[in-house]
Amino acid sequence: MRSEGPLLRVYRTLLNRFGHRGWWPGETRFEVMVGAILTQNTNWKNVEKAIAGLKQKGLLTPESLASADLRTIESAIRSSGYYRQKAKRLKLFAKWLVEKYDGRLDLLFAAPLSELRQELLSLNGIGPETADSILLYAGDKPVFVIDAYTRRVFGRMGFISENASYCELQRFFESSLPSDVELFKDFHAQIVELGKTYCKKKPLCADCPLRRGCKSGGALPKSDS
DNA sequence: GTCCAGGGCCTAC
DNA sequence: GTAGGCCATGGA
Repeated sequence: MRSEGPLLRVYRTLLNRFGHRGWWPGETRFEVMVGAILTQNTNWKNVEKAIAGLKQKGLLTPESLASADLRTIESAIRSSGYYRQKAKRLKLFAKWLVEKYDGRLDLLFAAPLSELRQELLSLNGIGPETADSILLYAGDKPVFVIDAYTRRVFGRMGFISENASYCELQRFFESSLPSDVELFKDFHAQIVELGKTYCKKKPLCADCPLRRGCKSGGALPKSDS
């Protein structure tokens, strides 16, 4: 039997509890990318409505979104919150995709990973989490996505400092785990599921699968590392 | 009525 | 370089 690192043990525990999550929801890669922008600081339920709104208006292709009227996009995505800035971001992103890559995602994701990430980060409205969500879930690139739940869950468990930088956290995960796209996808999905169910700002630790070994859960003494 | 959600940008210090 | 304000809807 092969010994596993602590992070993989956490993953197995979550997998046992929640099963494979089958993330990211989305019928096409472009829809996944759009969802990554729409979900910024927003409940996914509201994003689903916004995506349905875009779909209903025929705006879920790079070309149609790039040429759409800003007001039309705004009205389609209103439910996702911050709808004015998100409409601008979506249109800008789609225009960039059309102008630079002819709207072709195969060309986009053929670019070298580090260059592609830098390029995404240079776009207005795409920060590290959004860029990495796009790379991992739409592009099948081995980058680990750090979000508020990741920070909260592993901070409370004592793995990391909750105020470590995005870059530091990402290095921690990527250097502690095998570089496996499917693992990265499902692990992040498991973390979000745990976060939504148990590890909110006000934690609901009673039935949390990670409560043993978590500072908030308190069943085990915290390890000083 | 209050809190929170699968962030990111901009400004002031 | 970093803390704080701002963007906004909808469900619990």
